[in-house]
Amino acid sequence: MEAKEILKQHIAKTAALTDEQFDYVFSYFKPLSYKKGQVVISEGDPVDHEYFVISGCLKAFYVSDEIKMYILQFAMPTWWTSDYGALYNQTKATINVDCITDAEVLCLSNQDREKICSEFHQAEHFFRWRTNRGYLASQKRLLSFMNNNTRTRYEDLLAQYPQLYNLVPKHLIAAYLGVSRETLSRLYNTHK
Amino acid sequence: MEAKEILKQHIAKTAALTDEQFDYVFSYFKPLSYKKGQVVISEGDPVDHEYFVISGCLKAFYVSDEIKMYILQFAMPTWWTSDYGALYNQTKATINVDCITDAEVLCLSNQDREKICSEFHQAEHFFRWRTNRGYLASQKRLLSFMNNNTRTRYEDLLAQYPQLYNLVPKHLIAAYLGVSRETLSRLYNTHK
DNA sequence: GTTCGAAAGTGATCTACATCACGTAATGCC
DNA sequence: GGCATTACGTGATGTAGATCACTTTCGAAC
Repeated sequence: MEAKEILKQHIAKTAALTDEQFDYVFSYFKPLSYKKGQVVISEGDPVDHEYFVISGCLKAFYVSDEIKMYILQFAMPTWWTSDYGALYNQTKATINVDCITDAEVLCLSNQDREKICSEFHQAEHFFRWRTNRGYLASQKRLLSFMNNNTRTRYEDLLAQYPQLYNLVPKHLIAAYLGVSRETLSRLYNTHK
Repeated sequence: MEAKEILKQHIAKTAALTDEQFDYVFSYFKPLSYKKGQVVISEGDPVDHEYFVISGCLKAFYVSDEIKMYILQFAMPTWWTSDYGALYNQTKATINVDCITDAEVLCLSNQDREKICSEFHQAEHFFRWRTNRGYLASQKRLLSFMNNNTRTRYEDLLAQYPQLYNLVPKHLIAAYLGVSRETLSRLYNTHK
């Protein structure tokens, strides 16, 4: 399925746009292809776009003290990613985004999103619900962080996204779980 | 300032409603008064409303194993609170909400919010931005959890909300930080 | 195939925090 | 006022996970 159709079906789940309206909305999206390892957003950059993933896997991450990496999100197909803090507040990026695998994305500027939202009530509706889902996911993850130990969080992650196990290196999974790679390694090599 | 004016100014920051439109929107909000300790949402309840805080302080929290409490949010004036997972998905509450102090709130049903959003594009705009801010705050807190130690998180919390120190008991602050009350106690009684 | 850098496994040690246990101060209630 | 309940302080001990150091495996480039 091509990018346009993927986005169309994604939006159709929460908002009713006519074909003409969708075509118009789609005209603001720019398709981009990235190679594995390519950087999309780098700390310190101005951030003007958000990205809708068509294929591949990206990661959004924060780096503290130029050493430790914390992964906020693995962005899989039909997910959106960016440094939303910087995007909405028009500040420099504090979050990095790069590609774990080759990836195709659709790119939308902050300005164009706001334009579309003001022109179509249904587009505003869509973006409200999209953010909503993100908010609930983030809250759920926060709770899981406070309440569960590393083993449980690891098992939950793989239960929800089994493909991650083979798709991304283990040290990135550790960076998502917020533990050291050594701890993660010991975790799945000692039974129970 | 009365409740109506507080909500009006709150909305006016992100959405342009005429006085007539606001009056109509406001007619869907129901003012409620709670006493300290009163329960607003209890685990297992159906959740049909969200709450805009006018005065006082509420907490939204999860209880695991009927023992440990984790506070997701201290809801202060002009904040919104509810079990949003249950509210949007029309499921039973897994989050509890109750009052730390006497409180006045404005109460809005899920159904009425959606009605208002579909009737006024600007209302949809407002709720998109509200959720957006919540999403960014949640993400920021998640990062702080992964990256900072307890002392730093405690200091950040008090720097952001100094009034909390005298307003809420220390064991609730511990439940927000995700540490035991003993650890928090030792933290601010040993210097550095 | 050989080489090299990144990823991953593993042992030893250290530390922040949990948990348990108990004592004390503050607060509400009859 | 007296009593109970809740909040808070503090010591002793246990443990999950961090950190450091080193080895092994793997995958990509030549």
